[in-house]
Amino acid sequence: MNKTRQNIIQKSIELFNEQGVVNVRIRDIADALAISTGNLTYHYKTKQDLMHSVYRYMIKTLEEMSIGNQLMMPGRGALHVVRGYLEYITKFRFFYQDTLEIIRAYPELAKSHHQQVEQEKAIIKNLLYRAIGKGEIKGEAFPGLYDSLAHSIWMTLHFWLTQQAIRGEAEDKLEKGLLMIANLIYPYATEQGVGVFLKMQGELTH
Amino acid sequence: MNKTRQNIIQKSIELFNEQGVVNVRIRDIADALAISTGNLTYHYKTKQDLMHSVYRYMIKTLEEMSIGNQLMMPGRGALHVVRGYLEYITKFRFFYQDTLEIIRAYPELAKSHHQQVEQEKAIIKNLLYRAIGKGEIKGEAFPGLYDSLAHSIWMTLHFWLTQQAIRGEAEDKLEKGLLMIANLIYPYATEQGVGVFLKMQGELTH
DNA sequence: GTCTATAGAGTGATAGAC
DNA sequence: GTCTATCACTCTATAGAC
Repeated sequence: MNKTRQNIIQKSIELFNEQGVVNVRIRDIADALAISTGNLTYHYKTKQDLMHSVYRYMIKTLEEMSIGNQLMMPGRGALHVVRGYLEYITKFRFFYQDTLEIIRAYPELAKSHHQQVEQEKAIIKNLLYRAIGKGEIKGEAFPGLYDSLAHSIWMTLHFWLTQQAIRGEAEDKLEKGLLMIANLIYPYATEQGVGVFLKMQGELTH
Repeated sequence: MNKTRQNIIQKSIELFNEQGVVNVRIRDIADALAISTGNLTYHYKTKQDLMHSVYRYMIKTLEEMSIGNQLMMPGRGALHVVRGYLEYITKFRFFYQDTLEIIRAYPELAKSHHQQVEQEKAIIKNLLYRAIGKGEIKGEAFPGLYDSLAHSIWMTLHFWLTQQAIRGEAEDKLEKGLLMIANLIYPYATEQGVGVFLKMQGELTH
């Protein structure tokens, strides 16, 4: 991938994040890069082509974060993984804020994103079961409860920035998102786990 | 408000729900009603005018539901209020699915919606405190916990249909939303409250 | 109030020179 | 690879007849 193509992808993400995907025209991206629209459409024949490349870049970035590997790292807690996700979502917030709009306009991305979501939920469930194993949270009180909890955590992550934007809140409160997720888990903490939780809460509220 | 204006509002909501606000053109609404676009723009000079009227209708409908009054009704549980909200959201799902898009395109609606959101959250907190009073859930373990819980419940309500659409799930699972909210509250249930919860869960899973 | 016809503004995509 | 110029299309909004 040459320099121009890279620049286009980067600038697209930047503008998408600022203005939303539909409000960014091919011409805006070209102008921001001080190139012509003819040049841009030489590299990406259609806006759909561009979107697909942006999406691929997004997935590649996630893979490089290799959540899975962090998961296996001893000594790094679940909080660290969750924080990584929130940072990722912030970096590609255009996608999380406009997901529906995007998959309506580019339906080919929908299927790919469905898989993405299921993976994310699986990782969260994994983290929960590991926390049970480590004695940080209690066993599942009845079947489906931790499925439901994982779903709630996933929703909180996915819609965190969206709800901020809807409520007209500033976009700099990553810690509040973490705290909310911590609070979802808190009631399931064992006595040992409560200690971990309170320490975490102390860190988050300062 | 005459018949034509009413028809336009109703059909707009119908089409918005099906296709998303930006994908519905003035012409589509006129065609669906078998009237001319000239006629439609005679009644609503701009699309913005139309949106504002649709929004007013939406708020009016919510007021008529008078959540507040149901709240005061003895014998009708919180579950009933939550179900009412989910039904309302389903009826105006275009707004909940495209909230950001809408308030970006029609910024005057943003402020009104901010107030709306704060009211919703206040109602939820109220329900939680009433549940404490009735001995159904425990007292707040530390300050801010039930604020956080109320926020989680609000997010679940607001984004329920959005996450269904994103995940490519069918739109007929109102009970799953209720169950998820019930599960958010479950760990705070008192021994008395657990009974209520299990009964509710039984109803929801059949 | 309702219609037809069309102006006018915006935007994605293309053609052809350099 | 990059540019300028422009086509072709979509959609909102308006004008004027009935």
